[in-house]
Amino acid sequence: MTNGQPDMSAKENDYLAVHEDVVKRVLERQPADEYLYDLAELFKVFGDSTRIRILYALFESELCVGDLAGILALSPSAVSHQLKILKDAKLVRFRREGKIIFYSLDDDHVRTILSMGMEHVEE
Amino acid sequence: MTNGQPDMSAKENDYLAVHEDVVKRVLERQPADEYLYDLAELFKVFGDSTRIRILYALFESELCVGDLAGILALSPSAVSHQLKILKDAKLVRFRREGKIIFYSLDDDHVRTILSMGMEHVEE
DNA sequence: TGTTCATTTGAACATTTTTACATCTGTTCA
DNA sequence: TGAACAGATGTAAAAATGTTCAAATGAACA
Repeated sequence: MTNGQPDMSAKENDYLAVHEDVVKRVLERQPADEYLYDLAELFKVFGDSTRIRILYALFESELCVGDLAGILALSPSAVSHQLKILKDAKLVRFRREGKIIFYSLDDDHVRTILSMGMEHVEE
Repeated sequence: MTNGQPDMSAKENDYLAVHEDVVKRVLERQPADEYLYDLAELFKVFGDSTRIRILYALFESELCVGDLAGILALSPSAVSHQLKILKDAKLVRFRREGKIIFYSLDDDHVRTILSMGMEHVEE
């Protein structure tokens, strides 16, 4: 029988962390959970092919919902749902002209993020 | 009554595309669907807070599954499942040392993509 | 060889997410 | 005002995803 460390006392979880010192050090440097959560939420928005196609279409020009529906071969309703998600994530913005609402990419982060993704996929 | 374009003849879908010329022009410039699909798949991998936390932890140092489980307060099994997804997406790589397998970030794209996301979230 | 330990794998379950359909809002224009 | 139209929204059904639990793999070492 090993004589050392006999009691497992209270631990944060039941699983054995192999290198406690490493775990502790890394934990101290982690950003706030809320922050990481927001980041995941952002990428989740990019993580759908319909939304990616919308963003790529808007890459070319400002477009209204009807046009996007035509380009994606989807119902205006489906497009509108996805646009709402993109709007909430501040990835697109819009302006109204009479009955028609034109959507466009919100800022250059969007372009940059897409480009980075591209590079990784293309390798 | 407008005299022009009287017949709706055959269209790709049933929904009215408001500006046919614009639709056509944008469509011509869209990347292949398969490509956009891959891109969405990549971002989908980033779009989960557990995986984001794993990536951030690996940002600090190479880690084994047990350590990651400790850091995330998750079971090694759950961590392993997510690592498989990250491996398949070529976002992490690993090396074996005896019984232990150490994971690390695969390339600098990962860091860059995370940084871009950060900037958008922080604004 | 047989045991131990780190990790992986597979199946089941719960949750989230996407799509479709119907309905509603708000603007234009007769 | 009210008909027509662009777009938004709620919700239910369908599809995809994450976590857990149990069992399997595979390397190390007695």
